[in-house]
Amino acid sequence: MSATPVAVTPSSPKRDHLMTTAWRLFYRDGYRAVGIDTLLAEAEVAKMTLYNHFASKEELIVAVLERRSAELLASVDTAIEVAGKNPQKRLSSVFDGLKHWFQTDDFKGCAFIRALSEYPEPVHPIHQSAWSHKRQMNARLLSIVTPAGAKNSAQLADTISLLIDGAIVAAHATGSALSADTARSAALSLLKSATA
Amino acid sequence: MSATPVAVTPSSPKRDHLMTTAWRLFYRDGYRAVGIDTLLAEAEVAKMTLYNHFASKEELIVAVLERRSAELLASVDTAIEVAGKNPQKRLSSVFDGLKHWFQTDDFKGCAFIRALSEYPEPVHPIHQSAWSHKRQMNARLLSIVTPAGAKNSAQLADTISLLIDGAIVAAHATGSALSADTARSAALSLLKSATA
DNA sequence: AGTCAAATAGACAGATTTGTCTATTTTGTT
DNA sequence: AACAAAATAGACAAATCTGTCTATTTGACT
Repeated sequence: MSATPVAVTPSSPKRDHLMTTAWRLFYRDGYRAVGIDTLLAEAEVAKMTLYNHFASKEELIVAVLERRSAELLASVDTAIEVAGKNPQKRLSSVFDGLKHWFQTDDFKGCAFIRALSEYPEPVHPIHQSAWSHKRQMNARLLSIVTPAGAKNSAQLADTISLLIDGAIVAAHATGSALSADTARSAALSLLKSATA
Repeated sequence: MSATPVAVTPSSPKRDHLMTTAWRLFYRDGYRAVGIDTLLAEAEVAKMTLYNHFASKEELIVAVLERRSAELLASVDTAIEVAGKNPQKRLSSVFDGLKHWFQTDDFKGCAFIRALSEYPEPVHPIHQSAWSHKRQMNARLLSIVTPAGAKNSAQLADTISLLIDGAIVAAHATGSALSADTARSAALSLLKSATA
């Protein structure tokens, strides 16, 4: 047996720092809007350091999205677990997290929806990476509603996914966090109908 | 009394043609991704013609979005009217239109959500123009569910808006039109609950 | 101290960005 | 045919874009 399995991408302080800064700027202003030079100036990192760690800007964006996805999924997993075993409470905790997020100062919508939007071609790696996150989020919802005994649980999870994405877009557009409550009410109502 | 009231923006063949080409390219590739020169080459129009009709690229984008919004709202109004007076049928017709749209070859999601995504700052004119469309669409939904006697009809219309936007994003990401049916089922189910 | 990899500054390429300006030609209307 | 408005080509500015290359310096480990 070998030692701990190798990480896919070797971790490095500079690489991490670049990704952190890149995330901040991309999320704040947009992927195409932020140029490499701006990022490098903000991160105080040399250009060759970036291109030694990432083959291209595109690859950097994908890396940033995947890290963000992992963080987000972990945070949702934790919230669900903390909420206990009751399916309604578990589901509601997802919308609690959503609402809290909407109220943060630097909230600018969903980085993945915005990535889909800026790279609209479905075959594009960034597009695919973004959707991959949404599919994984859907899996979490399914793991909530299936044990609740909901009939057609897959469709219910899909519906809740629609509500969540719609709520994020609405919150971004309006600056209001109310859409989280709207989506929560609908989700709980649909769950109730599906378990009746 | 004067003759017919003046149009806010004088109609012109060149202006129209520019907007048509701009719409096609912006929707296909993205607002930031399409440069002025690309647009002019595709439209076979001189640069000064563009800048005689529009003060800036930003103004052109807003004009394109507003025209598209007017077209879309008119098409929804027609669909609702054709569907008759029954609220369920009216609501369902909206999702028929959605599904049909998802199946078109050049479908690339919602131009307005994508505009919100590319111009994430809420004070930005493009951002505001995009959200203005969503509010007007919400008004149509409200005009469907209110006469149905739904309690809390405003919240119901909001919820259906969330479902629609979520469905558009999902259809764009997956290339599947199934999200239209998922959203329709949920919308009808919620309408039923609200009128029980 | 010596070695080797990593990070640095900075020039450079070549293309592209939005927008302005001029001088000419086309078009539509009396 | 004469006039005026609209559209044209094309140069130009000044900035920005991603990515490459070189030569030098830094930092860590033995």
